[in-house]
Amino acid sequence: MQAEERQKRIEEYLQQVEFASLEELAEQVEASVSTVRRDVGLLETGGSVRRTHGGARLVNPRTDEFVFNARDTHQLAEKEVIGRLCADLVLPGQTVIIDAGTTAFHVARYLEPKKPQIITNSLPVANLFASAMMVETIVTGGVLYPRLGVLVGPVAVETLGQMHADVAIMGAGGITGDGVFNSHALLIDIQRAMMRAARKVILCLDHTKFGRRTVARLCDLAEIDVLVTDAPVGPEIAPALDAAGIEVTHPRPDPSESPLPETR
Amino acid sequence: MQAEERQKRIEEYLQQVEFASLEELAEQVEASVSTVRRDVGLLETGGSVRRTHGGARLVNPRTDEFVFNARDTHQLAEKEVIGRLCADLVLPGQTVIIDAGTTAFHVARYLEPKKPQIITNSLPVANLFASAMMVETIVTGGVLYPRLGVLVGPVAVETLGQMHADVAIMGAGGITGDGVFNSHALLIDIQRAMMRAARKVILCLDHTKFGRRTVARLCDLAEIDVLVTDAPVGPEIAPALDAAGIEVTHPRPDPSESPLPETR
DNA sequence: GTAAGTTTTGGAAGAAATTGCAAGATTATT
DNA sequence: AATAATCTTGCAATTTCTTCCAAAACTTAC
Repeated sequence: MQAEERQKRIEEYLQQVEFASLEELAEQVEASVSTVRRDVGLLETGGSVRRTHGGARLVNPRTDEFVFNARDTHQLAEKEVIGRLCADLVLPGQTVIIDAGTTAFHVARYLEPKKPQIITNSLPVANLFASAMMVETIVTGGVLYPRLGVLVGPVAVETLGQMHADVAIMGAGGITGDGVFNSHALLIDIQRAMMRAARKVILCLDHTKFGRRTVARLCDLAEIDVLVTDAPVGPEIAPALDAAGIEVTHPRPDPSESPLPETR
Repeated sequence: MQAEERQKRIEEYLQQVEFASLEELAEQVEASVSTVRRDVGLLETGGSVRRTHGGARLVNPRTDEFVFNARDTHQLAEKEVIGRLCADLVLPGQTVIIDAGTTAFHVARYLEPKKPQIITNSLPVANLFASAMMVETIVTGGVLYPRLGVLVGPVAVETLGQMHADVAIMGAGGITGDGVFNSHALLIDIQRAMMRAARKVILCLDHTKFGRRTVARLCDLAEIDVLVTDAPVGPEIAPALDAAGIEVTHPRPDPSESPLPETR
């Protein structure tokens, strides 16, 4: 392979992973570590890449990761668990509506192998699938709500009104015996449209949301088909869930940590 | 085979693969490595190809205007210049339609101080404004085209049909006296809808697009109001632009910078 | 049609560059 | 401080480049 081609491939690979060890790069471009080291040195002179001990890193790391990552850190582990669990409920090739919000986002991360058709109003979710060739993604239009990366407004609701899906994967701010709640009133219309458009509604909530009631009421418990969560539900809402006929899914309390495939 | 035909075939082959070893080229054109080496040397004088150790590379690799390779775009410096220049043409508070594509993206980067209202079908552009509180961003719905991060399809066209804007900032794959061209046929409908929805159409093109014609024809020159570019237009299209009444904007040639910025 | 002159082509020998490796120096980790 | 990993430097092997030359192809003149 030509030196310039090799260098370009190194740069391209780094744009995907942001950081890589020399050994990793050497394997990628099928050259020795020495050669890669020299190449990275040249690229560094060019300014696009910076050398580090044992590897190289992109100077301008991709900025496309999302704002809400800060908020994302809350209950991260729980949301990962919920994400895996909920993705298991989706059958290959199904049409899936994905709500905005961090919990639904983590479900989306595990959805790619199912080759689903995605409908979403969440920019982060759309970004997730922007490079996935096997997933058809439909984005609702709408006004972009700053910080959250959610598309809102009548256009979004209208677009969803024309869609039909197998499953809607929803997040929420809280749940009590009286219903499901969300903290952003202006998302309510859209979430209701999502639930109307789907045959089956899956609500994903971590255990901290149990018994919590926030400003805006989203829907009755009866409209939820499945609740996916990370811990067994407490006695304060379990009867209400039962009465509403909601199927509850949570990881079996196995102390030996079921060894599911890791994040990437 | 004629020498000229051989050189043309070498160039065409490089258009496809971007890099090739001399041996590879020799096999392609059925000539000896020595001859190919000489040919590549001549092509290098012509400027379209550059010699490398052991091979050759295309100087202007198929600059697919719409593929976002994360951060790195071809003619980055030129596009930054165009971005600044074009953003100056937007008045504070105007409603601006922004095309997908890398050039329009760079315009968007300079638009935030104008506190505009943005309408776009480009995910990268939407991401850009996702955290900007002072910019109202409307995203058209549509099917997400992988790799390009563009929303396409009837939903996108329909949404744009209901919008009205002061300015449309468009990119394209090429321009000749016969009109404006784009490399992706499926974007044409949307771009036309954008141009219909806007009172004023600004086309942003770097100089490498002059005289270039790609698969799909977007529109007549007459439909363009302003052309923003990075270098004076050559005599091959200047008369046509004049005849179409297009106002051309480019940075005034700074005499302190006679040597053109190098390839990268 | 042939002969002389010019250009182009393919190849060879020495020069130059690239590559991969190893030994000693440097940096990170425990 | 000790150990492991990585970096620098120098070097040999390989590949590629330059330059030159002879053969082939093409032009031009007769």
